[in-house]
Amino acid sequence: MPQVTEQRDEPLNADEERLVRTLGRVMIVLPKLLDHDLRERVAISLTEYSILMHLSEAPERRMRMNELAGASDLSLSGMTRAVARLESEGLVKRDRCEEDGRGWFATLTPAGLRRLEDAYPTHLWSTRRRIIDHFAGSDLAGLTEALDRIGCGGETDPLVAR
Amino acid sequence: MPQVTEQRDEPLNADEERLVRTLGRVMIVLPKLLDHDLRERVAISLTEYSILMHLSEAPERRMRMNELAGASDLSLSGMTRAVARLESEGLVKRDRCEEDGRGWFATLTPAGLRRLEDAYPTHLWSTRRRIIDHFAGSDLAGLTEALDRIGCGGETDPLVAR
DNA sequence: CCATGATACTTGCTCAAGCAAGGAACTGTT
DNA sequence: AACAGTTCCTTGCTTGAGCAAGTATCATGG
Repeated sequence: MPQVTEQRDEPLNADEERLVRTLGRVMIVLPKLLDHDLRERVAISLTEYSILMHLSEAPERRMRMNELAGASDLSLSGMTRAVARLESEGLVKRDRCEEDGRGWFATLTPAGLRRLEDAYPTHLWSTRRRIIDHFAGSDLAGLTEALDRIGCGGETDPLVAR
Repeated sequence: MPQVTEQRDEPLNADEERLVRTLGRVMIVLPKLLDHDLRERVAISLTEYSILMHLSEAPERRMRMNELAGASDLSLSGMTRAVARLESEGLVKRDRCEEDGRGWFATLTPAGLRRLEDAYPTHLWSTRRRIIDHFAGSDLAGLTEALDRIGCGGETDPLVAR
C-alpha cells in the first residue's frame, strides 16, 4: 500500500482522478447508448425494457408498483406513468392486490412477453457490443463486486443511504 | 481462456450477466447520487458542476459551445440552455468568437470560479464516498482502461460510433 | 368502533434534455 | 461573385422523470 496517510480532503491522486472521470463519462454515456440501440431497432426505451424484464422474471409475471420501482431504480410516480404507457400498448395490465386494497400489481401480458422476446436479441447484442466486449480478459467477478458496492445493494432509499 | 466457441447470440454467462446488471444499476444510480449530493449541499446540479469544471480547466477559462457539449456529454441544444441558466446567475458569460462569427465562447466568470471552488470540496467528498472508497485495493488503472473503452474515447457522434 | 397515523399509489406541476427545424456565418465551386 | 452545401448555434416542441400534495386503504390505540 503506497499511500499511507491519505488525507480525505486532499485532491484525488492521478489514478483516482482518471477513474472518477472515466466512470463519470460511462455513467452518462452508457445509458444513452443502450437506450438508443433499443429505440432504434425495436422501438422501446431502456426503462420499458427493464420493466418488462423484471416482470418476466417475477413469480406469476407480476409485481407490486413499489417493488417494480425499486427494481428499476425509478421513483414511484415515474413508475406509475411508465406502467400507464405500457398498459396503453397492452404490454402490461394492472390488477388490484387482493390482500391489500391500496396495492396494485403490474402483470406482464402475453403481448408484453412477446415484445420482450422480440427486443431481447437486440439488447443482448447491444450489451455485448457496448459492455462485455470491452472487458475481454478482465476479472468480471471482481469488477462486479466493486461496482455492486456503488449500487448500494439497492435496499432503502438510496439517496439517504448511510 | 475457458470458453472457446462463444456464440455471439447465446445468452450471457453468469459472470457476464451479473456484470451487466450491476453496471446497469450503477449507471442509473450513480449520477443521481452525485447530483443529489451537490444539489443538497451546494445547490448546484452535476451538469452545471461539470460545465464549470471544464471551463476552469480550459485555456483562458473559455470554450466553444460544441467543445463544451462534447466534454460534458450534452447535446448542443442542452448546452445552450445550461449555459443560459449559468449566465443568468452570472457564473458564465458569452462572447462571440472572433475567428468564426457563427461561434460563441462560454467564459467562466470570477463568480463562476468562486462557485466552483465552493462546490469542489463537496464533490470531492461525494466522489470519494460514492466511488473511490468502494474500490479500495482494486486495480484502478486497469479498471479505468476497461471503462474508458466503453466511453468510446468521446470523439465523433457517440451514438453512431463504430 | 372511531380516530389517528402510516402506507401505496396517483396526479399536478416543474424542469432538464433531446430532436427537428431555422437562421446566420463560413467554405468551396464554377 | 454568386450560389450550394456545411457548420455552429438557437428555438419550438415533446417527453420522461422527480417532488409535493392528494386520495384511498390499512393498522393501531383508546
